[in-house]
Amino acid sequence: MIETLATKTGARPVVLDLPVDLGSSLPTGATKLAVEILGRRIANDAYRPGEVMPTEPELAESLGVSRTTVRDAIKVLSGKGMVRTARRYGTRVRPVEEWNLLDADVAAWHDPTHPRLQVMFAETTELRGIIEPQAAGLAAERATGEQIAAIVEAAYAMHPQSGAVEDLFAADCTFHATILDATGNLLMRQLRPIILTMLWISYEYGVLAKSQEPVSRDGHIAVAEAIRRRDAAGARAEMSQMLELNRRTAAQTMQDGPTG
Amino acid sequence: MIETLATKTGARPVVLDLPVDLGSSLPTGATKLAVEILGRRIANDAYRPGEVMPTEPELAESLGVSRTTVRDAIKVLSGKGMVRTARRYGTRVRPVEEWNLLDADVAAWHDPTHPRLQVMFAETTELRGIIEPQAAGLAAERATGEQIAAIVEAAYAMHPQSGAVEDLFAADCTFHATILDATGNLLMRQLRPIILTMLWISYEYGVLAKSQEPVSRDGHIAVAEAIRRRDAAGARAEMSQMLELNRRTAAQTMQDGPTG
DNA sequence: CATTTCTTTAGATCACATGTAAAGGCCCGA
DNA sequence: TCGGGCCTTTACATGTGATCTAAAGAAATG
Repeated sequence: MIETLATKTGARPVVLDLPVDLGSSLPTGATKLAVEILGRRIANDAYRPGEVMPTEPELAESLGVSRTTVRDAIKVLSGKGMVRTARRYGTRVRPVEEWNLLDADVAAWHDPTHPRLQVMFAETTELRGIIEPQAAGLAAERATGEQIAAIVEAAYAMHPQSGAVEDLFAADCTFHATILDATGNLLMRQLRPIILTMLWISYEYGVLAKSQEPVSRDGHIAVAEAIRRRDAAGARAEMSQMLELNRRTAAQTMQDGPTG
Repeated sequence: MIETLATKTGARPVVLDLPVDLGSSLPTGATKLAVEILGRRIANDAYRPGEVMPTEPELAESLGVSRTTVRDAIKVLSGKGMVRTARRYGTRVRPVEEWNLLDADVAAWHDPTHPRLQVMFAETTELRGIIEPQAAGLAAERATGEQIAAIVEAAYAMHPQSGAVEDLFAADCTFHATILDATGNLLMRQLRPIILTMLWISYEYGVLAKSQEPVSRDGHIAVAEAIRRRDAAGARAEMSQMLELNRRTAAQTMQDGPTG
């Protein structure tokens, strides 16, 4: 059954594991698989917004699971804003604007070649350009000693030559996630999933592999050092600059498609 | 049963209806009520983080619904990051940091006197101070004619003397929501729920009732006019100023507690 | 005898099956 | 055009077995 389900999802192999918990909180087992299958289908336009999905018995039949499991799966998707259900109305895909795009799963379910993913990447980049510099500024003012240490360590750990891509990626995740945490603002923390997911996507696209690393590492270090010396304005400026550089590199690289 | 459930939720009467759909996408009927009851209990510390909630049969018994309904409700709460379930582990409340605080329900479930609500209000205000000025700037560059018209109309509609608080509130919601939409960035739109919810809370606290209206209206108009003349820098500055004023008024007012 | 480690068991959710209730469109007739 | 029955589809209820984990208990060890 695993093979069957894996085939049905069309899941590509996951290259990198996120070093931090995104709080996905999905169920495990059959329901999780059903959620992924249906989520991927919706994300990749197998069912389009406004369209009525097959009925519960039909989905149960075609997925080889019980109606209960289908219902549970649909409920999860409903919680992410992807579908709406009602009696006699059926289960319909909601317009993309209603989707919980900050959810890591929703982004990750898209095929790497899906145009929407690039749109989302661009929009995330725009949002990051607004949020992260200010977050770095707040972190410079409020970060605890431990947080500063973690940020600095992560920045210096980004040796492109020294290790595997996984280590770079882990350090990058820690860097950005810790800065968001260090603002002490829990709402900032809510942006972690989408930021880390986009980070993951950009790694999959090989953004970091294309000779950007030394510059990127210097940028990270500049931000970290500004935070260490409690220089809010400096942290903001350095983060801005780093993100702009990253944006340009990403825009160039993503045209070529994924390398993973 | 309605009475019973209403009593059990401890729900306070809702004073204002949001003029826009927050996309709550909660199920309707018994499950919705069960979600609200349990959600309110968790939000108001009836069950504390780390604590094990009653078992499914116990909750079904005490709520007067079936196990299925309880399970569905818990699944919704799980999707909002408020609880985690596992076999033998029980259903436990997750730490507040994991909660989906951008979710309108999570915020709205808090009792008006709950200290966390004031923290969330402060954090939302901080986030708004970062996001909304930039959003106004983007809106100035990208808004469609219709959106500009809606923003301008909403701003001028904020006549404090002319009508009921409901109308003011509706105009305020339209104003902020449309600006976020006008950025054309779907991720910005995801911030609508929490912003509108906090707007709602501030109205409940009577922030607008305390002689702030004329100034606030002028601020809204200034932003709207800047957007109309495609003055991004002006829109940013005016929005910044307006939010800062709002922040100060809110901080002062919320000490007195809700008026509704 | 105290302490650590291993094993067992109880208890809770998960997954599934199936049946009934209710609600919301759809169609037909007036 | 509008109103009232159908009929489809999800919502809710209940029962059963499987599975997993945390904690209690047993055994081995210092």
